[in-house]
Amino acid sequence: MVERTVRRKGGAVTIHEVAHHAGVSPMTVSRVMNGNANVRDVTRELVMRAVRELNYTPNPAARSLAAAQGTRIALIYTNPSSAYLSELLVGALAGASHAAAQLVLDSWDDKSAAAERAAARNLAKSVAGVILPPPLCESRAICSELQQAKIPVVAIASGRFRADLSCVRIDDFRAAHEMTEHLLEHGHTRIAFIKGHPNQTASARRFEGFQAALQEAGVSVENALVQQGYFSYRSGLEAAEALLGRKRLPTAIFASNDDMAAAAISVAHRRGLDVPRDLSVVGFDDTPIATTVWPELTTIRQPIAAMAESALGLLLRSIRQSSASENRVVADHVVAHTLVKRDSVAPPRKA
Amino acid sequence: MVERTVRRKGGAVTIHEVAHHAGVSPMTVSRVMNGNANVRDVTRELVMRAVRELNYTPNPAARSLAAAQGTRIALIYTNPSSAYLSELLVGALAGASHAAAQLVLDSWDDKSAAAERAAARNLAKSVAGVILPPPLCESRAICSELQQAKIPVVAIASGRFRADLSCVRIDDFRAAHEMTEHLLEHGHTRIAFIKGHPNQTASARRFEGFQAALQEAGVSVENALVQQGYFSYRSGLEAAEALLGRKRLPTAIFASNDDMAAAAISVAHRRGLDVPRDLSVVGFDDTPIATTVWPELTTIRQPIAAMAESALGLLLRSIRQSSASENRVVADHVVAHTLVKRDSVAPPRKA
DNA sequence: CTACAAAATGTTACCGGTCACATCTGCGGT
DNA sequence: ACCGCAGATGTGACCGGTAACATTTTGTAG
Repeated sequence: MVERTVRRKGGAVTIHEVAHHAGVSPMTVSRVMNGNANVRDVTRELVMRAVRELNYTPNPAARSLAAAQGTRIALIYTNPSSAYLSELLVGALAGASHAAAQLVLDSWDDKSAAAERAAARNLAKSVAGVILPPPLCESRAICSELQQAKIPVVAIASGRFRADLSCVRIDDFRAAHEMTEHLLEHGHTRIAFIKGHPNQTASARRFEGFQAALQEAGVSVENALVQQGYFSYRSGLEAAEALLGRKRLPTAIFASNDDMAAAAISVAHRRGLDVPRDLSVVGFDDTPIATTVWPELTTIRQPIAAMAESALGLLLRSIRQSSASENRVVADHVVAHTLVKRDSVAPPRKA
Repeated sequence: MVERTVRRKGGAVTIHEVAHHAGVSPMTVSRVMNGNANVRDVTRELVMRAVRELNYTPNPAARSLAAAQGTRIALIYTNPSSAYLSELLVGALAGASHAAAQLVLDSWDDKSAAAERAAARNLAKSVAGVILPPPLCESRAICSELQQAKIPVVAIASGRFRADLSCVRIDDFRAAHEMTEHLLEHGHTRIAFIKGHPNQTASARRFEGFQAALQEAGVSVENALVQQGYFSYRSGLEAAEALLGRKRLPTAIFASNDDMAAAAISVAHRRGLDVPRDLSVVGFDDTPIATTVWPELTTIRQPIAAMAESALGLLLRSIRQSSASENRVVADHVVAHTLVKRDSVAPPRKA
């Protein structure tokens, strides 16, 4: 009675069943599934319906085997915060399993430009595409090498938009602008700023957004209230120490990321200042530390997971296209950020 | 001149080339690659050499297609710390790409036991194996459902060893024991302990290790110096507050994880205590917060990434075996932890 | 030394798609 | 009407492995 179920897995619907159901050949179904070959709209609709009814999902193994187009995509990183990394991975993995791509990971710490070139060239041989989170996406060496190998690349959150590189990011300028307005609305005018690491373009964008908002409100930017930081907790400690050691204290501190904001809170506490009554503190990124410290930080949420997923989608589309036509398009996705209001902001003391 | 390179990718070595090189049939090579069919040692060696010389790697797509044995393995989690999650993912992904398995992720937050059962049953239909990190691995509902579906499961860091479930973990008891000895060696005798969340078996193990080390040293455990915590920063704050609000202060605090240890440091600072001069503080897990706070925490490092990778390996082996024979074996891997000495421990003040 | 079971190896078909190419439409030009 | 061309669809072969079965070799008992 068993027909030919010998080597077949569970309920997996195959392309042949769909084809039969739709009354067309498997090849036509394949064409429809892969977007755009020459298929008549009527036929396409027919196939789509069959796909929907049977709940068909192409078998990734068969697909990549037949197409000889391994869908391995690499995600390389250098010592990011673990929070950032985990969100990145969750997002990328979601995208990968959705599209049945295989994700490979690589950590490239402390490489010289030459080493980066070599690694990139090497990588190019084994994967079909690369996702480049910061700060790697700022490396000219890697990008050029990868592009020379004609491998699609999508950068994440590269501050500056480059005409030759697809990118998924938030609008750092506008986000910082909004956050500054938020502080201004509470009545703050003596707002200190802790800058981010100078090797990341996003840092500059955030500072520009801060400056612009202040200028628009007619508030002058006091140079002494701007400190250089490097995104680390330690650097935040030093910057805050400098800021709160002055005679005229600021009423608010805008740190370029959450780690430095948390450090600022810690320094404030040590100096007997209550947050937010005596000092408002805001951060950027909405990493876990934002909700770990007390009071919880008002911050900007970057949807990193969604960005990674989106990057993966872009990459896969780009891979399929490039295998078809020769021209590559660069995309620039700007995704929405969110201003998360929590407990670290209040009106200034003697407003 | 191009022979038949039409549909072939780059340099990918196929099983046929290896077979030809070794002078055997592809099937024999396949048998060798898959471990243990009946192959003569001489032949095996022959094949292995060819594999090495040609640097052959089986094509995962072809393999899973032919075997109709999709190697999708699921990793499900509930709101773990992002640090933990990212290490977990890095490790699992490393293992997956190494073995050419596909990893799928799922977050099961706030599910009732019934919902867990349903989700598990559902999951069982689409994946070949499951990795279960804490605290999910403590759920009877999930485990039983998955086992009923005959899906291999590997738990990570499930404190209690269960005869019916493979597990990769560290020896929490011994780790806590070592840490306690470390404090004793510095001359501490009034050592406070902040317990972990009672729903995790590892918490109990850590406390037991602490108690045992104290007893062996002839130091009595003072009940007032043991506080219940819940692994969160907040709970650590409260526990430390209780501990440091007493008249006779402890000279050291052993927190069951880093978050609570960091909280303890924060409380100490707020009370004007210098760490480690006035108070030593140690944590557990070596999460990023351990190196974020100042002073950096002495703690126990759990090689989570390695554990995840190992879990994946176990799982894949288990999957292949179970498809061959019917009996399933349960394994219990105990991996080595490390005592990481940093700056939060010093001899007690007036020793 | 033969016979025969068990072990080692080879053969064939097939997994589920996609490629190159063959075939079949419909349409306009002359 | 006829031809031709381009777009839409179908036809086999094939991607790189592995399950099942066929075949050969090996070990060994009679």
